[in-house]
Amino acid sequence: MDSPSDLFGRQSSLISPFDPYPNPSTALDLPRHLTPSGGGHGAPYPGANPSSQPPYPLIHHLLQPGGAPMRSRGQLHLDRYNREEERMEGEEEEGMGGRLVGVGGKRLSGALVADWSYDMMRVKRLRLESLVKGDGEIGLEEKEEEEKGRRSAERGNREKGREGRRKEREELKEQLEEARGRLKALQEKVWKAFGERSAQEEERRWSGGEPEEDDDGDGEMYKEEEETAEGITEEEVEEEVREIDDLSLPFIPPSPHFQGIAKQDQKARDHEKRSEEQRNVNGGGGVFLEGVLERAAVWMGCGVVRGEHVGGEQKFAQALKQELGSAVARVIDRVLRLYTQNETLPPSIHPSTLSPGEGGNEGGGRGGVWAALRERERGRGGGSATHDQPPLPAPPPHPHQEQSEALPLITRRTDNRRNQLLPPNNQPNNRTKNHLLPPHPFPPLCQPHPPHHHTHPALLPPSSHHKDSSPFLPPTSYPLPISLLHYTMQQLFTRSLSHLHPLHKEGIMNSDAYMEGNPFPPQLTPSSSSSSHPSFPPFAVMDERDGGMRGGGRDRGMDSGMYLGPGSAQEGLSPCHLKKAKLMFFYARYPSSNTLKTNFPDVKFNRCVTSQLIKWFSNFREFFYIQMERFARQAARDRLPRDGAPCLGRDSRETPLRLGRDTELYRILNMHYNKSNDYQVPDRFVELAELALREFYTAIQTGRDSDPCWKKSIYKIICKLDSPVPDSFRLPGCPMG
DNA sequence: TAGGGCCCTG
DNA sequence: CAGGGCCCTA
Repeated sequence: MDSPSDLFGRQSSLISPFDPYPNPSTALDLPRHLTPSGGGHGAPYPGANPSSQPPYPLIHHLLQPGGAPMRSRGQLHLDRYNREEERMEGEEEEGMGGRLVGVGGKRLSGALVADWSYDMMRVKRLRLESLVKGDGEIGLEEKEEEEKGRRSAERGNREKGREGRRKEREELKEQLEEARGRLKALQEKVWKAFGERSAQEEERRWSGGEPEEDDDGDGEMYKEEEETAEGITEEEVEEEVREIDDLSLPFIPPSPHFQGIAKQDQKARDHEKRSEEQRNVNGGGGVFLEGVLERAAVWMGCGVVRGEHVGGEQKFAQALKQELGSAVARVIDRVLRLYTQNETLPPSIHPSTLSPGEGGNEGGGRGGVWAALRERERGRGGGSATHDQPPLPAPPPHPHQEQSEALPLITRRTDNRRNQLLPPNNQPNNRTKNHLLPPHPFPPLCQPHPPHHHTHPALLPPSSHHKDSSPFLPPTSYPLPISLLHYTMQQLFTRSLSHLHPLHKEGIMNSDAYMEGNPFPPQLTPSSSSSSHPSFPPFAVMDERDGGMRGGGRDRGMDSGMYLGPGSAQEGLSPCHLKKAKLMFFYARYPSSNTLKTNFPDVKFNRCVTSQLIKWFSNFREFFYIQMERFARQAARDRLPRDGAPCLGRDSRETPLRLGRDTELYRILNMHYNKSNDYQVPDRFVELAELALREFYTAIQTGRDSDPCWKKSIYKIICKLDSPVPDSFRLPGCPMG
């Protein structure tokens, strides 16, 4: 888990903010890595090589609100000053024939030299600060020039005695002091915000001795920050400026705080004292920055303030994502509560389990679904050593226990079972859809499909074919958080869409996870259990006029997993309704609206639902006729019996084709209308299909197919051959054959 | 004119 | 499987 403090701490461990980058190319290249986009906030530093100007958009964003006034005055003046200085330097370079500034100039008085030297340092510092806040760009060449200029000024060989210049310096001094004060206040705010956020961790850092990950001087930085808040002496300014110059750190602002970073290796502070000071800071500071972006900015800002520019953007992005993620997780939880309170969601996704207690996603915003997703992603990607836990052959928990753990499991760190379910790079490619299903304590009333369809046999318990034997997914196939979230959102969407167009709902419900083989449709509620429904006898005797009742062992009368009981007819159609409609097609190719209403008692019919059902049957017919024509044409072309359909021989006058149950055409039809193959195709349908095939064949043989309306006659024949739909279809749920 | 069906397309 | 266009019919 990437807590903010973790991010903070890791920054210093991953980043070497004090790398002096003695190699100019390194110093130039590194900042560009920070902002691949190039950045370009503000005007380039005057005189600097644009290609070597590392932008600092992050600190710019961080400091701009509070530092805007400072920039509005001091920054502009400094820019002007810098430009003036550049101009002067250029002039002097022309005169001197070299780049060194002030070398060989008029001698100044000692006091003036010292004053100028001091001013130069302060101006430099201010310039660097301004760069960080505003343009945030500085080049190494510029840095070198500055260093040379400083040395030359210290030697007093430069003539800088003009009166106007002096006035300007004084003016700049005042501005500098003002800017310093504002910077100090801003830094206090930033650090207070940070300290308030992670006071405990910082306390641990300070008082617990060595930092956990970063032993490169975080504490020193804090110390330096406190010094900043307390105020600094001019000697420190000088010293720090000198240090940063020596370190050739062109991008480290020379403020006392920034410079403290650079000298952290040289100072050994008393940890107890720091702890006290930190406590004071934390205690006295209010929360200055609230909100996701602000906090993320603070984290990043801290990193930048500490000179950790390398990878700063990534850290910022991480922080941002983390906060956004936690916010989204909180929203999800709240929405779940709003939508599912006192409702009959499967317990596995009930809000109480989604966010156990208030500690889940509330407040901290570090747990919850989103955190689980992050955890999972982390674990999936190979994960760290701490997350790589061997798969546990632990016995599956009780279903209720599992469901109660379903979401606490999410909020936990990497979970054993999760690893077991999803070993990194060891997942079965054809992970069945059942993996996407949430745990459910209630048996899916929809008959699970035979293993050979979508579910690996190993994933189905041997008893899965028996209605009273809890045909659940094996515990090892319990869902993953991502799936659970998906399922949860589907639930929410389904509920939200319950007032919308059923056709639209269907589009959602037709999503992969809810199609074939999903025993947990969105509409499923515990009360829909067949055994609990008064009008739904679990051992209902089916009407077996034509088909049905197949594999006598299966005494389950109804595949009702998708259905609510009467009185709670649902709006819209479920995938199981589709399945049932397909089975109905075995009997009725052209069902009337009344027939549909009769056989879908658990559906609240309206115009849209009726139209959808009619459309379904239209599609069924289309597929049916397409197959008939296809095989008829094939037979006519070959003039041979196809796919095992025996030629009727000589005594067959005009119908050489037969449709046996062992033919390819039959297999295709059965696969389409009875995909799970758990319903015995009625003989009457086979006969009808055979008749249709013959009609198509003869029409093709006789050349009637040249008529654009040649199929209509066949349609007329077929539509008259509808059979009565068995009574078993009048009950809610899918009839079992 | 609304409902239903076919056809085509995505 | 859904959507839309077109046609037919009661």
